Amino acid sequence: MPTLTLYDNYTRSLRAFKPLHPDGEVGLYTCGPTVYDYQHIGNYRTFLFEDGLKRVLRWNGYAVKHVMNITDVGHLTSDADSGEDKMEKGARRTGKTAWEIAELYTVAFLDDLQKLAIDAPTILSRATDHIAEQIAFIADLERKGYTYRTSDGIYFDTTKQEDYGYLARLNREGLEGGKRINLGEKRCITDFALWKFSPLGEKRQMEWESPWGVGFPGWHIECSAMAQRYLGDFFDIHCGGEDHISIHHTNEIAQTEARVGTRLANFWMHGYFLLLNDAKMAKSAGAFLRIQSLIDRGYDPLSYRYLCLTAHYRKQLTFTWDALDAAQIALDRLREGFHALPTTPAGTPDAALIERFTTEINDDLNLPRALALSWEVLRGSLDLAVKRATLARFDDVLGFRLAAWSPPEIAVSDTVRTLAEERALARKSKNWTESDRLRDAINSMGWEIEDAADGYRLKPR
RNA sequence: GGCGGGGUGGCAGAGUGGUUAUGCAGCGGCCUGCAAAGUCGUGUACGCCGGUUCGAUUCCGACCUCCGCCUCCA
Repeated sequence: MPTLTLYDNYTRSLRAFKPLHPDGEVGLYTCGPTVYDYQHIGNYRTFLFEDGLKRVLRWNGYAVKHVMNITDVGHLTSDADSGEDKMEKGARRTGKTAWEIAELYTVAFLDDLQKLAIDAPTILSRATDHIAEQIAFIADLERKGYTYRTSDGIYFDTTKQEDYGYLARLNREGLEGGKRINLGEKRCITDFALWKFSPLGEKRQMEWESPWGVGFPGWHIECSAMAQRYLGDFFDIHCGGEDHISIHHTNEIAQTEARVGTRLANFWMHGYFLLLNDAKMAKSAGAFLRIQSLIDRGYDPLSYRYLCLTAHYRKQLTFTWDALDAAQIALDRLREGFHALPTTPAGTPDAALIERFTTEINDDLNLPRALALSWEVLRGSLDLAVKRATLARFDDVLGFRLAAWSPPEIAVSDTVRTLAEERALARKSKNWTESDRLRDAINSMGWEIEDAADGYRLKPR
């Protein structure tokens, strides 16, 4: 079997994947959503990439222990240390409590995952359920001399590490040139908050006692703490969006190196952005599309999965409605083609094609090529039972739920049904004028009629 | 200023030193009473200028241009 090769952003190279614990599960941590609002389809591109990674790992015979965090506290709205907490802000905006907000959007998130056929993580960990771990982490950092206190919180001193920012290849001069934030009381531009104090005289909805005072954890600490808690000091793969490279993941690594001396994960992988109108999709920019937005326009959420699979995860993908249309049509044809293949007798997958498929997906997740191979199978001249078995196997990775699909049953009104029956009779007596008139009538009522050897089918236009 | 990624046929998007994915759209054939659906077939596309080479879209250099990150952000 071709070796699984993955691109590791830490070493900036393609590396053969070898699990750290050959007999155990592969440890995978993926940065999850901040649940102060709905996620947009750009967010889901990254989750789809991570789902593809999991499926490929499983294809290679690995069990995967997947941990995903739910950020339900501590993620600030402006620069890393001076903005409002997103949860508290969301609560004010909607009149709900911060806790209700978190619950609402967590449920919505999980629902979207289900719609996209993204497998749920093994462990879904909420930041607010792991405050103790985060405090313990910060206390360790403090003991080791990596922290300092300002009037509003406890900060991580990034100057204590020679190789701070290695993941992003940061350098101090470059950062100075492009700096867009105020230092405030921070000693260095890259220092970041570990613990933030509740503002004086203000009662936050989410706040906890700590050795440093009442407050809440900074954003970066939750991932390091929870990843370590569930996956250990050094695990296999850590994923997230490309935007996390220079700040969030850089800081996770800094904290972990300070505490236990590892870079947390053996592989660091990143999903690249979905672009809309030649710019990234961002909540702050106003126009963002949700999965529900696609459904409202009549698309199957899996058409978005299809669209994402046509591009490699390490390249930005341009979203256009034309592209989604193409994906929806292609998905429909793939499903219909698969559905038309006989279920009996049961076939076995074609070994040579499985090998080629493995070669593609093991080449740093080349899902576009793997998808292209599906079309080769569907339209090729293999035995039909073999075709079906091969495509079903491919679907373990592609995730289109092919085997579960059947043509949608859409209720046809009696009027339309009657017209169709009359047309069938007209055709039988070769009354083409009447037949065509009835077809026009059916069309004008919003239905398409497809003739087949054994009758006809009605489809909404 | 630093870090990184692009510019491929109408669209999206793979990939490769010579045989040049895939899907959608278009065009043509078959099928059909005619259509639709289906099916088969079809396109010398690789930003610009040099260089290397028998040969470059693919390698090297310069240039133009677009995008992302370095605030929040997948």
